[in-house]
Amino acid sequence: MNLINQHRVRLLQDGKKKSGPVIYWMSRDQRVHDNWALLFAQNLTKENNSELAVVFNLVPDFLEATIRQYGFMLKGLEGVEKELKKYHIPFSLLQGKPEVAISKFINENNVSAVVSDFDPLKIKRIWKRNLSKKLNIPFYEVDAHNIVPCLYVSQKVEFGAYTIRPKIHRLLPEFLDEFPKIKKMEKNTGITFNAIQTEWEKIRSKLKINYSVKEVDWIKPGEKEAQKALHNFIQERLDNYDELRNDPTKNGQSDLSLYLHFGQISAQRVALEIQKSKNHSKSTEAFLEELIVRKELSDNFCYYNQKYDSFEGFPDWAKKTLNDHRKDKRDFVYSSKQFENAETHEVLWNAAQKQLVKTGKLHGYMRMYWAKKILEWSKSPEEALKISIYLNDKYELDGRDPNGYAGCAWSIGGVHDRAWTGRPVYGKIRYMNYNGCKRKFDVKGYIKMFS
DNA sequence: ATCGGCTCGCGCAA
DNA sequence: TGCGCGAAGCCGAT
Repeated sequence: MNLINQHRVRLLQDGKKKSGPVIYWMSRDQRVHDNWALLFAQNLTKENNSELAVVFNLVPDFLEATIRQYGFMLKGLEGVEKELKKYHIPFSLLQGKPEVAISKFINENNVSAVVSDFDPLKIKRIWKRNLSKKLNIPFYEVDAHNIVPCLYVSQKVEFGAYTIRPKIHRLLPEFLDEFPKIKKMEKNTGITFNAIQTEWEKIRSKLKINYSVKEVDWIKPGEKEAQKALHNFIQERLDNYDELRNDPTKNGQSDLSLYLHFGQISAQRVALEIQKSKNHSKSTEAFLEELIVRKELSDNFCYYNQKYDSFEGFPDWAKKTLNDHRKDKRDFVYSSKQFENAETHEVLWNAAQKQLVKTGKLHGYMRMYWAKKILEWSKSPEEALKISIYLNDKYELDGRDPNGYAGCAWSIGGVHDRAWTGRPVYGKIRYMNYNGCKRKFDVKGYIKMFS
């Protein structure tokens, strides 16, 4: 009966078994279909023939967040509410501190069990810990984001892609399976949830967030749009992925990372569809490597290295070499504001910053270059990391993602990388420069696109 | 165009 | 204990 691999599931907090509705506290995986956490919650309802509800908790004063990110997320959630209705599953949008808002909901509705999804970030773990303390019912966590569950594939910080890769590949046959379908719940069973009637527009306008970073219109939010984007990518761009993905002047990337970040599509669904496309090329291989290995490595980094957003989280060789070069003369030193306003001496870097600010998505290759230069032109590696994370989280639509933290740490702190020839400022951290860009793509064309 | 060296440390073979 | 090799590179020699 239970079709869900138990290695995806962890009991965060045990409690009294009782009857009453089961809730899925949706957080990282904001979709109805292909969602192991929702499926697990639905399975739990079968034991007592209980009802099922989905709640999402909005933290309304996430100060560094912007309407660009919240707007995208809220529109996606609006779709979730609509889609859930087809399955007779009520959806509630709660607001406030999770341990307050969710425990209130639990008490008011006599909830019998809580299910949430997995997230390696510190803040999410704190939320769960605080909620656990207030509960006396079972509280489960299901890894609905990774194909091979993060906690199962490895129990320690992995040193690089090459150390986690064999572990993932060994387990893929067990975990890369087809999803069961979500089932319709019984209608009108008597219990009515006092769900907040979701007035999306009103909620949108009353958040205590940054409204100055504007929403973007080149990508449409939501689970349905994500599916379209996936099929569009498979049909139009997968074949040339390997050749074009590192050229920021070409439309060669999948553009799925934003949907993946908000959980509007599942990585497992993407992998399954790519496999079904029967296109076993170098491109498929390269894409699956990024989708699976690199993404799971980021989760591993953030979960097992709680210093994932600070200098302290860098590997020893990198800390040593950066320390040795602390006093090196910098040719240019810019402040956070100067970086933010794209006011460096280098037109290429400024174009990258403008792409980030304008579109909410800096091209993958340029993201590396962009962060490397922040290291080169900041007064210290700590400052560089701080600036890159600040700008990434503020302007990237998928800011605050483990991929972002891992990316900044890779660029500035040698995380998951190796030592290279020493040079000023960088020490043995891998160096990238303008000439490399010139070798790889039409720099002038790129600059033209974003200035 | 292509190649080796740069340089560190993990994981595995022995 | 030794050895191969790694998330995206750079540079100079050929």
